[in-house]
Amino acid sequence: MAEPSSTAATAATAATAATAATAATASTADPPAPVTKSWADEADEETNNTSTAESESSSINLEALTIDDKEKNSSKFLDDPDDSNIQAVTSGDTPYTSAARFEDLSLSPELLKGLYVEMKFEKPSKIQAISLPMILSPPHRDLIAQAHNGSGKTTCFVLGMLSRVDPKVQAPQALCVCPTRELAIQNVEVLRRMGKYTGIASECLVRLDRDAVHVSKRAPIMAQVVIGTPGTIKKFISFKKLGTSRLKILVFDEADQMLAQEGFRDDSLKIMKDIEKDNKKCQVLLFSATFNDTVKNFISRTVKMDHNKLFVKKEELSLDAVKQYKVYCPDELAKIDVIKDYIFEIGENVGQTIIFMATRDSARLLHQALVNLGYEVTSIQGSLSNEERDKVVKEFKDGLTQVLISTDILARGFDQQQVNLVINYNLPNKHSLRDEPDYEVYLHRVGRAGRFGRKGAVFNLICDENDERLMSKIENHFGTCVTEVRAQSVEEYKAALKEAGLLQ
DNA sequence: AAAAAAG
Repeated sequence: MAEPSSTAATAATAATAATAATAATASTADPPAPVTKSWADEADEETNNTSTAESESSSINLEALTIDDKEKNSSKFLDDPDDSNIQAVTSGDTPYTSAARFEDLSLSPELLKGLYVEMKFEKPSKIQAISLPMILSPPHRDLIAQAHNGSGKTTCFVLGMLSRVDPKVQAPQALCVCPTRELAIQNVEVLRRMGKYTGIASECLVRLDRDAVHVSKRAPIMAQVVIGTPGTIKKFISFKKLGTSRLKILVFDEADQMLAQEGFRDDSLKIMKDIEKDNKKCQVLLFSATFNDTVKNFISRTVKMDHNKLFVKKEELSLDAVKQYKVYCPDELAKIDVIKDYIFEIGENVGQTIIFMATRDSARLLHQALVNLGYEVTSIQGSLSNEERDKVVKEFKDGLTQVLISTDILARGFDQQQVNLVINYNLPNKHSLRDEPDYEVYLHRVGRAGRFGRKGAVFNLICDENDERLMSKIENHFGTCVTEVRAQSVEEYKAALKEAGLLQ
């Protein structure tokens, strides 16, 4: 199946390039849109306590956002009962109209062409329809936005950056901070594709190679959009190679991790403060699939008082499209047997697989063990060199490798549509508490499968009481049932994958 | 006890 890879998802796969191209040039009435897939962008009840931070906030329903659906009765978008559950809290009295079409967003023709021709998008996904008007219309309020994995968050902020930047001004006007090198590179690639016809320049600021020119000897950045990781961005700002005075928009991808105490909080706050020094009105966008209550609380005090926000209920985040299984293994060593004897036996035909590991060493060792047994697998973890990391990711994205062993370096944001199977070799747990799961990491790992609303499956390998405790806590937290697979025959696994919709 | 970035 020939499909565009590494794109943020929208509901628009079905569009052919031909019809999309016509739509890009003619802003006349669109043909009736096909039925939109439901993206499980869902409701939230938890936001009632967070809205106390701003007394003038008004909570609005999606129905209230739909003003002209009589005219666009072809669009089931905002009326779809499964799909009308994002909780939007807007600040002040600025009215926002959900964008049923990209044409509703006053985008430049060049940007529309990028969306239709290069990205082959047809119309905004749920989160895009709601968040883009908030991002793009004055007074450009800060935004905290949560949306389901694979629902098109990247497009929201990439489009926001491309749209707000003035291509005639040769200075950084949009900055995006990401937790990993891989995610920064992926986001830049999306931005370059989407902005292909705009003439907007971009620069990716990630850890430099040892033999690279030192920052102090570099020319200042002229590119309008800069995407990178915290350390390198801080470095460029402190060496005055990244000017902050012209920045109009600052994005934190995986914002909960970027602003978590145990994450990148210090770096992120430093970057925010550096920008504030000479720039009072830079719009801040915070995007993630997950915001636990602690970080949500901190974040709402970090952004400007009059921010907008979009939240999803945690029970609704667990992916209906991805079927979750648990496999009881007698001991740690038996996990390798489960992988080679069962999962590899049937996994070849179901697309690509990512195996998540707890540590760099265990990733390296499992890789070695499987290679010694004659299996073709690759692995990635933070102790590899830049070149090795880039090579492993590229090979996987190009479909040259089928099985990738990874630490949580790829747990968030990594977008490869052909990944249908995720193996949790270990369940993720909080670093301080061995018997407390890291629900956010679990959700992000699971979200590597089932991109774009596709089918997917997760096998959680379980071998002791602690694993069982973690598993049941995860089930409770997301309100989902994780089905047991007995590690006794290939047939059991086949049945599981059939049930998940991955096998006929 | 760890992963991530980066020093």
